[in-house]
Amino acid sequence: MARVLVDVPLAHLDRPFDYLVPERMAAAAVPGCRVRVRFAGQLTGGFLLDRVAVSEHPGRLAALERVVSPEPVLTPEIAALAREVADRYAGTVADVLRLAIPPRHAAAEAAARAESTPGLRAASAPRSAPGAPGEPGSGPAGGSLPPRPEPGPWERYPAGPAFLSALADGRAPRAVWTALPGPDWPEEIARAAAAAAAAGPGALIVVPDARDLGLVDTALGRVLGPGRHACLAAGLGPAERYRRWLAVARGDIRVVAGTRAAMFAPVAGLGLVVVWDDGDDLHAEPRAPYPHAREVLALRAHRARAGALIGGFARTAEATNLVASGWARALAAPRDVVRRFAPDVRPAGDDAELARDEAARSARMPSLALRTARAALDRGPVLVQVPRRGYLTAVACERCRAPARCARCGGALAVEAGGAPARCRWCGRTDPRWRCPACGHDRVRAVVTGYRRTAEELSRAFPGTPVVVSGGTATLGSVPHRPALVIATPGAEPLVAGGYAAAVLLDGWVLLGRPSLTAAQEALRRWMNAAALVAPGSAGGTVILVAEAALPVAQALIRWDPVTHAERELAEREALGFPPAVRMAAVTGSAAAVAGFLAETELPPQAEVIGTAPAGEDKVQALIRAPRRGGLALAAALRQAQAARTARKDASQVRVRLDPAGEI
DNA sequence: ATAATAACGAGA
DNA sequence: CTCGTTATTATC
Repeated sequence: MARVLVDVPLAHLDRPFDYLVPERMAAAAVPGCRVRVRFAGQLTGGFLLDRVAVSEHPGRLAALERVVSPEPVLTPEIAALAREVADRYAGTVADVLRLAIPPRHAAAEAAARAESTPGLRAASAPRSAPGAPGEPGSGPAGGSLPPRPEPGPWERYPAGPAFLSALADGRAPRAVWTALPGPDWPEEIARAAAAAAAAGPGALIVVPDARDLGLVDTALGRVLGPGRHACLAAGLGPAERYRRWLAVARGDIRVVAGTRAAMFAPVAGLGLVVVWDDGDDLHAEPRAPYPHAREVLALRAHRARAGALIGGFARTAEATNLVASGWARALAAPRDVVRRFAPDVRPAGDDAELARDEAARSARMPSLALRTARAALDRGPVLVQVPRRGYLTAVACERCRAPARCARCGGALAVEAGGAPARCRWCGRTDPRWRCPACGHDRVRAVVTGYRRTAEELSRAFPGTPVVVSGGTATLGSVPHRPALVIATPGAEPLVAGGYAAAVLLDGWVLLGRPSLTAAQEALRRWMNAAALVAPGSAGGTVILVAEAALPVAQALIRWDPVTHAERELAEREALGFPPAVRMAAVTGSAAAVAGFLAETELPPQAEVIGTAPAGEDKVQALIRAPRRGGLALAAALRQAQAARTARKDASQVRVRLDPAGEI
């Protein structure tokens, strides 16, 4: 007999089912393999969890229809992890496995079978049971492991070398890392992975996007040597994707880097997990049960007793909470070292000066920014960070089409999508009594602005300087180190060897004005990620921030102190009762469906429905709060309510998300 | 989807 | 009371 996880989306069927194993399938039906079974009359896919001698099921058992392949794609660690993630996020194991195990590619599997010779696989260390701590210096015999790496750039952090040697000794250190600005972070991640690999175990690195993955890939190749690591990324194509994933599942490759989906990669003998830039919302999986890479990797580090390295240039409240709870230690450089590597950050300056500068007005850029950029262009490229296309629309006089400007400081007025009153792009002020200075009309209309328009305006202000644009689908990976204006949206900033000579961060209020709990944290993260690409202040690197300088978030950038800002943020959320200080759940659906769902949910003690608010097209969202300790009980209650719904074939859609990032 | 089971109602 | 039909429910 065999226990099978059947791929059905129904919450009340989220458990294994027993099947008979026909004699002719006995050899192929190994734990972890894919099977086809008849389930409620239909042929469905599933994973064979394990073989059992007796069944609890009182009725008659059906037999397996087919063993799809004897390849054990569902390892015990991933099966247990999927259960844990499903419990954590009020989802089903089947949903998690859809995220965790890539679609089978028969040709890739056959090719991999021939390639992965028995001799090679025997030489790699046996898969240790989850939780088995590696003994110091233990590992596969044969001396094929890389030597313990030098700390290299980790020397810049007081605790850096100790962190690496703890990894190399298999002591599973956990750190929340505030990376120094500059280009060294991929090297630091690679050295941490190498240190873990020196102790025998594997390492798993998750980064937000393909650009960062490319950097980590290169660094891993340099530190580990060829053929010792694999990259798992979306957009590889089904065959290549499955081929690499299989090499990992078979234990042939033990150091894995990838984007979000790689958080479930079945790395053998996990000794280190790394999450880079954990505040990036790309780390949040948009498909049910909406797991977050930081949370999943923290769970895995805990399960496998592996080391953990979670960080970026900025610091999230969530990572800060990991430090506050004692789960991880802070890993950061002292102030004098930070000052050596950070660029000079200055606020854009006084309004009065801006209004007089005609060139600044035509470039829609404050005059200090303009002067800084002009001076810096002698030394190299200058980065201009502007909010995402479509985010912001400039406005003009409805009658005479003259561009609308702020009466106070002369900055261009603009509106966000959504119909809020126009605001100044420099000082963020609204002006309800605005009148066109040219014709006296008092109404404005939107004018289309995009990259091209911004690029044109900047070209005029910087005659003879090349202007390049990066954002959206047309993202540049890097630009050469020569004078140019580089206009980019947050997250799409091209890299440049030696760093930008300067950067201008425009439209700060747009990021800060977002109606989100995480607006300030997210603004700081985006600013720091751009500013980290600029040369150090000692080499003339300067960043001009166009935002209200008195705001704590602006001060955090100016002083390059993400930790204090994140600690303050966490304290505020504790006071307000928001994540990560508490566990939050969002229940979304039609008003009737959500009300019915809440009515039949037996919330655990201390959990409370905060309220229900409209959420888009005839939908509402209810928010439920519970103490962190009660998070699992809350998820279990919500899961049970979902199970009751699916059991009675309720057609209405209700979506349950735990800790919905950035949406509250 | 489908099969087992419960519920129901008409005719003996 | 029994048989045939229809709703319900569980899904190995």
